[in-house]
Amino acid sequence: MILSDSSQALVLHFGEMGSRWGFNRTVGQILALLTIHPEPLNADQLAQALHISRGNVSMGLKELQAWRLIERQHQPGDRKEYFTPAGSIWDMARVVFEERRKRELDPTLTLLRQQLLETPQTHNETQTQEKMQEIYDLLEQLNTFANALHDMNPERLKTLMSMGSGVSKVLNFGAKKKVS
Amino acid sequence: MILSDSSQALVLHFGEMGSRWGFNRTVGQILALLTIHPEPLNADQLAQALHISRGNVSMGLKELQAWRLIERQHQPGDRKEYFTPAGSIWDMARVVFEERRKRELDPTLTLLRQQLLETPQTHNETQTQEKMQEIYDLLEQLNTFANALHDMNPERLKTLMSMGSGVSKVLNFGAKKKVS
DNA sequence: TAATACTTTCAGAAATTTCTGAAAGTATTA
DNA sequence: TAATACTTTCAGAAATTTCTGAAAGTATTA
Repeated sequence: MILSDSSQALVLHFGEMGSRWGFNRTVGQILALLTIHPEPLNADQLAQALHISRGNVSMGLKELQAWRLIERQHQPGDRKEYFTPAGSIWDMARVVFEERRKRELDPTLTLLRQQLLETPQTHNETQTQEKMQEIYDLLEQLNTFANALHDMNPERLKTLMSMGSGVSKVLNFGAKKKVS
Repeated sequence: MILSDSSQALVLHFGEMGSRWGFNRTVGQILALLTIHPEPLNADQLAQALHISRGNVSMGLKELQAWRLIERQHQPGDRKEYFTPAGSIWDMARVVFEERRKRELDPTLTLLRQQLLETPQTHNETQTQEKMQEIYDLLEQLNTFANALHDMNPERLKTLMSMGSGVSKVLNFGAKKKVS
């Protein structure tokens, strides 16, 4: 397995971006390679192509399966396990989006909800709670919005995204309609 | 400077979440403390309250200023520099959102644009380019959408978010309108 | 100008994350 | 059942990130 310059560049880049997107370098590289490679790949092929140890590949694949981004496949007559992306690019984006929503918003919402149940004992604590309420309201609304996006079917989502700046206009109309 | 249990909990939590949101533990803690504390704080107060070194506070403050999340202030008759959040909670969310869009999408869009300019030499490379085009289209649309959100004024954004699941309905209307 | 009161920098230490590769585990074939 | 062909686990090594605190830098006051 030898990668073209172009594939190589993409794989390395996804490795670097991995940590920004929620996984580590190796996981990013494995995901990129499985995504652009037309055929399913096995763990040995991945280790060889990416120059990483067999054990590391195993851990990376485990994580990508936990994210539900890749799937195991068996090739007839071959005892090895092969892997492919679990869906289209759009499906993968939705999975990453939802997982990140969970990791980045849910824990904080839970904490704030707890803190807001406490009865403030001093003037200072009252002020603190007011700030927390503000943060809570913001995150709660972000969360609702993210869920609304996530619950759309891919087609509608695609349409929405492709509207680009037209979104603002449409939303404005919607808002007025809602208010009136 | 002694923190209430409630403030303490929030500060520690923001420290833990920091890395998910794009900064490190200390930076997260400093931001949380400045946000919920009603008065501006100086570097010594932050170091003491968070039990971290003075140098670390200095680096954290520098980073938060680079993000434009906090501002320096001077108290009359005091030589120390004091810090407060640079805007409302909503302003801060917008800044973080935009910064993350830049860091998480722009570099990949740039790379893909470059790769797509190359002329594929083999059948394999053609297939790879097709995949890259798919990824590019998705990220490009995500990017346009993120920009549309970002360019809205906070009021409209707030209205939109508060519509919750109603968003889907309104967007659907918009989509139909666009298509017809 | 010198002394004072602050802030910033940065080399190395500490903490954390990632990775390797040998050993253990599992499933298939002979 | 034993041998073979794979996969997973995990202790410790390597790499990376974060943090400390002393030294250097800067601005204000005497």
